Amino acid sequence: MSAQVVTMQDARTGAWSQALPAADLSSLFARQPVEKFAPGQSVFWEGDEAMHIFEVADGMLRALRLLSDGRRIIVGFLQAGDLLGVSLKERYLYTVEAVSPVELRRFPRRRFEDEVARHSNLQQQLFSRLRDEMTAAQDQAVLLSRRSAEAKLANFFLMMRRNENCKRTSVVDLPMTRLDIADYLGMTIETVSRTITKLANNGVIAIPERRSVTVLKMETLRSLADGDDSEHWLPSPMARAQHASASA
Amino acid sequence: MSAQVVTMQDARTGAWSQALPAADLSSLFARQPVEKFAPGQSVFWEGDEAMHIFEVADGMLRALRLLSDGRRIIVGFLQAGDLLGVSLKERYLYTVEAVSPVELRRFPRRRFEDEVARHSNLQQQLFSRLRDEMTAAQDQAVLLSRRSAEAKLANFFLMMRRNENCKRTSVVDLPMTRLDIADYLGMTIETVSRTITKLANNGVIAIPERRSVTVLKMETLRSLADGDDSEHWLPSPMARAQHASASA
DNA sequence: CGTTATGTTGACATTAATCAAGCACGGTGG
DNA sequence: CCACCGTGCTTGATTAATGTCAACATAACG
Repeated sequence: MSAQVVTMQDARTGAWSQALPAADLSSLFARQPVEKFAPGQSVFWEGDEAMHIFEVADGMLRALRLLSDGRRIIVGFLQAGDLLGVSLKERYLYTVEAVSPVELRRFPRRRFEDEVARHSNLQQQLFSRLRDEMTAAQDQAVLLSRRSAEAKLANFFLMMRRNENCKRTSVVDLPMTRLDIADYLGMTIETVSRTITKLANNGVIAIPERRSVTVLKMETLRSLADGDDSEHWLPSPMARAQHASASA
Repeated sequence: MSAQVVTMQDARTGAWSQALPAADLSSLFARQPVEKFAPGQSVFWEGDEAMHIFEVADGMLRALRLLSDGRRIIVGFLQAGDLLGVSLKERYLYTVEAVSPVELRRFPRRRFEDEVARHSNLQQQLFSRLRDEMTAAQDQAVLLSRRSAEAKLANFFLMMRRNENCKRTSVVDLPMTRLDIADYLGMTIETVSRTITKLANNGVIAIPERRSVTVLKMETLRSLADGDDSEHWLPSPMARAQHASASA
């Protein structure tokens, strides 16, 4: 619980007293009130002045960018434990919207930066988060690079499974719509639908509900995802344990 | 080696002694010997233990990842002023090879981290670099997302032009091969070649040499790149300038 | 020079986008 | 409770774009 209390003084830099929990980044958010967002609701918009950092307490969100021709590109999905807005530079780089009902905690950006600057352990964690976000962005680029629809979706399922709280179940939750998946993988909803159907027909997966799939043949799925970036995660299982969960 | 803390005043006047002053990131590298790499030569490999951080003094490099099916994905091109290895986590995330003749300066990673931890201004700069790398990775994802070959190449030329030191010239240098471009844009060399030819036939560009193009109709090129992420790049030239000088 | 990398062009095959129709589920109101 | 409707999803037919295979051209290099 909140054993230690941070007394926040004047907004001037270096004004507050000791009393720093700061065991980790999450503790900064722990005392902030929870805000709720309904599916479809926006947390902030691309180009907005970045006033706050958010921590996802529950639910799933999508981060997206709109192109001038109206197309929508989803650059990531965010889940409990992820931070929103760490990669900002004055303005948010993307719009964030709730996919499922979401609970967030908000922290003022300036205070966040002050706290981080003050505590080297927080810095370490923030760097680590940024690096994770970086690799996630790069992994998406790899995923989008000239791969078949089948390979993309196989990859996507494996990715979503990794995000499940580290459990080994073969059920993959998909709170997002087919359109979200399509805009994330750079294809159309029709192709997403057809490919999922095909995987189901081949017995690789089953589709008990619309918003979830069950992996029946994990090894087949892995081989379909072939040329996967998963080999980058294998050598460092310890790196992941340091964080609550994977980033966007 | 223990770094000595130097007052900012001294550092900014440029009148520092032998002790590493660390006014900005580049100054860490300034006293390191220059290492040369011939085209095609590797600086380090994906998965290597990350022992050093590098600063590019001259030339162009490509950062790439190899997929298990043998395909090659170029995740970025690096030029003078860029850092190599900042986004590492114990091991390098990608292989880096020289495209043109390259000059680098090397700095031990441990000492680099010590220095950064010691100086908050260096931290700021490092965060800024990471964020830039982040947005670049995300921009690549946007670029790869379901865009026509024409749009991808138009974007690529604009991107490469931005990197040129003086951006008013319409000549775009392309030190890399067509295969490099193809592996960066997620298409085949044939399509790259055909599309470039098409742009030349339409009078949008001219191809005086194999490794450079001249933009004849800038506005047409921009509109072809339409739905572009260019609006996100606009602040970028300033970000580069910020790195050069640590002034806020 | 002759040999090899690199780049261009052509013919053809294949994938995924587009256009179009219909289905399934959930919510709403009668 | 059921008819209705809208949204999200699936499926089919067709087309356009790009990948593939192959031949050739040009530049680079010893």
